[in-house]
Amino acid sequence: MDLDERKLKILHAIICDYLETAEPVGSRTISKKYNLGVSSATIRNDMSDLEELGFLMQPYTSAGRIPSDKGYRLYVEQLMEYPMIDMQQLELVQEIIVEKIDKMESMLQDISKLLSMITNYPTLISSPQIHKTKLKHMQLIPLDEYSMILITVMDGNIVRNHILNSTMPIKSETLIKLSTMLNQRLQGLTLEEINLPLIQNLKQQMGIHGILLNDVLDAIANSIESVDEQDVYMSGAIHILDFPEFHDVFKAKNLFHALEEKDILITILSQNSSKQKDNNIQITIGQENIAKEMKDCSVVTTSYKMGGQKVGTIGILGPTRMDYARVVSTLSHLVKYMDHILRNFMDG
Amino acid sequence: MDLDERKLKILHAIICDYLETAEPVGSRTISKKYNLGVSSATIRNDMSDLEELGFLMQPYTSAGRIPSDKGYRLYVEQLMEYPMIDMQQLELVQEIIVEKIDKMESMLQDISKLLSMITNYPTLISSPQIHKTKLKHMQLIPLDEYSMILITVMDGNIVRNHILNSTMPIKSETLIKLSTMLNQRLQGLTLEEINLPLIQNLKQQMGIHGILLNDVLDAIANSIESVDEQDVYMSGAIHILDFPEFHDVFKAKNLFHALEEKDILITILSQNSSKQKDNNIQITIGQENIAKEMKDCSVVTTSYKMGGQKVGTIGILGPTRMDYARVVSTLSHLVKYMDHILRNFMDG
DNA sequence: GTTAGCACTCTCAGTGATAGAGTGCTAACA
DNA sequence: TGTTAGCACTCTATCACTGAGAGTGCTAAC
Repeated sequence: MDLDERKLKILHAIICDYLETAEPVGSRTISKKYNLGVSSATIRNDMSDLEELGFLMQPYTSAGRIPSDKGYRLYVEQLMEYPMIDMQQLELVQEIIVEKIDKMESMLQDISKLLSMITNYPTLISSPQIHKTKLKHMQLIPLDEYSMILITVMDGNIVRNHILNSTMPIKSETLIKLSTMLNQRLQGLTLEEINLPLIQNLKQQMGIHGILLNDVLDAIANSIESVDEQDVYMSGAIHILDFPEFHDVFKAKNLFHALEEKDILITILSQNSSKQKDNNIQITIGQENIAKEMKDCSVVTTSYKMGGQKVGTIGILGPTRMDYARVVSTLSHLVKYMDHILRNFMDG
Repeated sequence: MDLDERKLKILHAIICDYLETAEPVGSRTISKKYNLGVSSATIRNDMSDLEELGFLMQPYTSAGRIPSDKGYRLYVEQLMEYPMIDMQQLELVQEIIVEKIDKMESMLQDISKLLSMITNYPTLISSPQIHKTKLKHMQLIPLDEYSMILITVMDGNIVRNHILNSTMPIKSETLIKLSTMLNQRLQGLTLEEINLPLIQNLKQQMGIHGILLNDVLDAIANSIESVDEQDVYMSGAIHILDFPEFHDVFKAKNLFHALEEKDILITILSQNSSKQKDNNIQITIGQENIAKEMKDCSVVTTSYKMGGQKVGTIGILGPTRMDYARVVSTLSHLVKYMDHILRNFMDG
């Protein structure tokens, strides 16, 4: 018993129908709606085979069939055809990026909102991991005698600020000198390269000044670490309630809860499914998900770039019955487009 | 027909029971569970009167009664008794504030999360309106020849940064001078006071420099306006699904949708209900809400202070059947506590 | 290998029938 | 005059039952 051409066609038809209707698909439906040139009885036999091979499931005796995770896997790898998508909506990304170029968080939030609006699925975006980004500028601004703000500007104009406290009073001229010195020593280094030993080294070289500024330098070391903390932005959780598979309030609540937990979101975005599609897009289906709350869901993920380097991940989440083809199309177009605009802005 | 002592007691009992069970309350339930010393028949007569007066409603003939908006209004104003609340959970606020003192947004998000966790209701917090806050420090940091970052520090150490662009190349020494000048002129003024005419005036006084820095000064004027943009943080929308009154997926979706719209959230927080309780807490019940999506909900709001001035609003949202007493207690304790901690931190 | 036909299975929607909760009214009582 | 017991009435929710419909698997014929 093998997967001949016709069985594949039948599987494809069943999946297409199920994606639309969310109802188990029967042999007669296939023979009527999809012109396969064979009778429903033949389709029935093939469906029985496909079930035995694990590509289909039957919710109860004498119901139609629904695709299994394995069925979807075959579908996304061999069968699905990418539809044309409406680029007009996607082009709004340009506006978002231009408008929010100096507010990375807000930009990512808006992109994830747009994406969930276009796809009607919940969308996740992780903030740029910038430990491989170079330091562009550092500046200390005095607040009062004992506290100051450390401004950190990274390549790609990612700006962070931290409030630092010192146990000793510090003159503003000292801060200016320290700023200059920090820039001389650290500019052009990546966050990975700016570590504790380097800061300790700096302290020693400064001699008496280093001791006076002990607190400040420690605080700076701390701040640099926290610059790289990862955030995840999620939008469109509400769409969960649109899927018939989550009309059970208990199920919906479970998933909602998961989507409010940052750790789970990070797990979802960072897991690697066995195979990766050529266009840099990964699909994780149902039980393949690590997070237990996601076992009935699928995720389509891809990475986005800044300065030529992959810095973050975008994921679109849905029931296993999600419209993979359209989501993959939308996502890959979006990322190409984003890459294009961001490159113009950041490096130019 | 007036509201004598017994009628009030019966209303109180009905509301208490309904808050617990979410089921229409019958006369026998009241006479059995609450010891009013009269028979169910008497209660029945009084309930009929209370319905005629508009404090109760009957979902259908020969069902029990449920409170009307007017009934709840009477309850929150005269009848409810504040319970003791668990201060231990509230004390986590201190940790949040200490940890996030230099990241206002993150702090407010965490507080709203905590509050929704404690109360099991969705929670809103508006970001500080800082147009009445004084400017503490301004600094321009060069990024490259044509662009720079404007750092704005307000009283209470609220920090904002904006990326500005100029059409002409600008030397970094010029920026330092400009920073000094801006500080001399603007420090200590509130955002309200720093308006376009003032900036124009500045340009003129600077003569040839003013023309060169035309772009920059315009950009600064723009930025100052946008510093005051209001944000609202919302947490715990998921709790909606816990309320039996939103077990209807369509209703739940409607409310969810509303909670994702910033404009609606601002409306919810800024509306004024007719009466304000003495402890600075406002309650808006059902139809009293302006936003149409909220007509089946109630909101308990209060304001929080920074530097002795009211700068933002916190709101807790629930079905009209919400546990007003506990929510009011929790909220008023939280705000007192926050005020205490924030005062120590910001002004000290 | 394919197909028509048929018996069988299971769900779903509709239909009474029934129990139960609650009311309103009346008449009796303190 | 206010309170109460009793009773008829109303409305809902639940359960069992039924028939229609969708779909399957098997068999026998092509």
